[in-house]
Amino acid sequence: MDAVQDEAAGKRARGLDRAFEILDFLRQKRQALKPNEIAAQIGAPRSSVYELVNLLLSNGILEFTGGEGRVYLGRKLYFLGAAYENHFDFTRECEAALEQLADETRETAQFCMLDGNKYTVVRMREGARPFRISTDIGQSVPIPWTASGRLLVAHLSDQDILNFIPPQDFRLPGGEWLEPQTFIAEVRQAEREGLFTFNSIVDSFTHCFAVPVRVEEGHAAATLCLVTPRDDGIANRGRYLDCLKKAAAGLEHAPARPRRG
Amino acid sequence: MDAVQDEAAGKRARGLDRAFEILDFLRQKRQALKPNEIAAQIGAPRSSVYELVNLLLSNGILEFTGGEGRVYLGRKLYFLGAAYENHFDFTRECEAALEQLADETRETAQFCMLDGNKYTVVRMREGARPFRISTDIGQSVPIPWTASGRLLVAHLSDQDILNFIPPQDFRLPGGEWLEPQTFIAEVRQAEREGLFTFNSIVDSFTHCFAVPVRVEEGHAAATLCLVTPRDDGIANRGRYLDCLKKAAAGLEHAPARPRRG
DNA sequence: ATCATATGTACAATATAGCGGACAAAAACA
DNA sequence: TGTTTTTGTCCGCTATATTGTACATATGAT
Repeated sequence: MDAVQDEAAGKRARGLDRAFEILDFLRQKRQALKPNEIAAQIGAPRSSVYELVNLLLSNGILEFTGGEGRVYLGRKLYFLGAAYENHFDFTRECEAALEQLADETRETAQFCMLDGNKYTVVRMREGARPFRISTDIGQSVPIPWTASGRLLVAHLSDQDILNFIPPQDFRLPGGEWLEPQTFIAEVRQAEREGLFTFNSIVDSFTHCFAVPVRVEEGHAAATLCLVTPRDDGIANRGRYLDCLKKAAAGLEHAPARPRRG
Repeated sequence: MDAVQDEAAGKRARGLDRAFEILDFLRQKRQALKPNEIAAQIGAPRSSVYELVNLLLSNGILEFTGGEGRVYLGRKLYFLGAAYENHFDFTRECEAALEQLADETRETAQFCMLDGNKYTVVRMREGARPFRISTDIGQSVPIPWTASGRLLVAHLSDQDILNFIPPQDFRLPGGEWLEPQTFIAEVRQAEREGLFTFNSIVDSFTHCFAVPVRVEEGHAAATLCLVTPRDDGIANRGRYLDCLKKAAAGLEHAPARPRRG
């Protein structure tokens, strides 16, 4: 429920937490690293990291790759992730929805979810424009920086939102401070309207459209987004939103469902 | 390196190992389970399992699903697995190879790897026959039961093979005992010939073809397989093997390579 | 050559994680 | 109704996992 980890300083960390901290760090870096580098960059004791890395290696959770004793995420994680994907079988419908969006709008279409208390792009279909707009799949981005973020936390109470999002994430990439109350007001607006659009605050040339993909309980488990050049986005606003809503409706008809093994 | 886990009885298990034992168990079961059920079925102390499950839940490694407090693999694992897949980008080429095999042979084609000390089908393309032959993706199968198994351990010494494969895995599904020395002889034969084929020992009506997908170091990191009805397989043996070798060669030209993030 | 840094290993101290067992509520069953 | 099984929580004991420190080697800078 909550995302505590380094509650207080000076305490011993639990092996499990450290282990997943290492895995998350490698995912974020997206490259193989030496145990030493990992220890230094996540601020963990070297001896602990060496011990954990060796444990994870022997379990297939990590693998040697890139030489020089560097390690990266291992095959076992792929298998576990595939099992998740197979259970909550959103992949097929998701690709179809992105395909449809790309066809209809020629813009970059994304399927986004929360990863813990961050936002992340799970799948993407690049647009057909000469200058394509794209982002990195799987990178963790502060929730307040994104249009989708407004929708993905809309099921929480105001207080829960503030508890959920790390305070420093309200500091925007340009350095400006986004007042949490302003953000919450936008969340409530997005909730009422069932959509959120704005000129991206991560860059200066894109406009973002986001609509929720709702599950039975009614909250947004994911979002479908379009990322467009500002002028195109504003010119085609109505049509793009219609496309998004249609695609999202298609996804909701075939919601994440268990599948026989 | 080694696959020790429950080396001796009466010892305390390490949290990390227990945790991944739980994850693997859920993957194998392919369904959400209550912590209590998990504890009972993997033979772990209930209090430990409850503690670990709660930890994993709070990390997003496990998720509540299926009601009644049942848990299954979580979204975080999907993200980590996707990062692995993105780094070792075999997916695209792999799908292409399977597509090609399915087109050329109309038989069920599989891409297989080791998962720890078991064999597993990573990706599959079902054949175009009226009665399709298929297996479950991601299920762990004893290495000696499969044609691919002969190739996947061929880089090990005889002794390492015996250390690597759990002794009980030489007990075939029908109950017969496969003499390890016989298995090793078949491994060496497969290594020399660069292929292995046999009438499946898992069922009574299929013939299996396997060829290695080699990486730089020269050992088989994976295999490509065809699973065919026995008569068809024997009738088309030469052609099928040619198709497999061609597809494997295509995969090796684009070996698992890191990709810029 | 000397010094500094990066990398991996070894080990002992102690905070604590894993475990067994007690307890209780709920569900299943008779 | 009473009885048994299932499920989840709580708590104290102690084996041990985490950690700081020291050591060893390789690499690079001056």
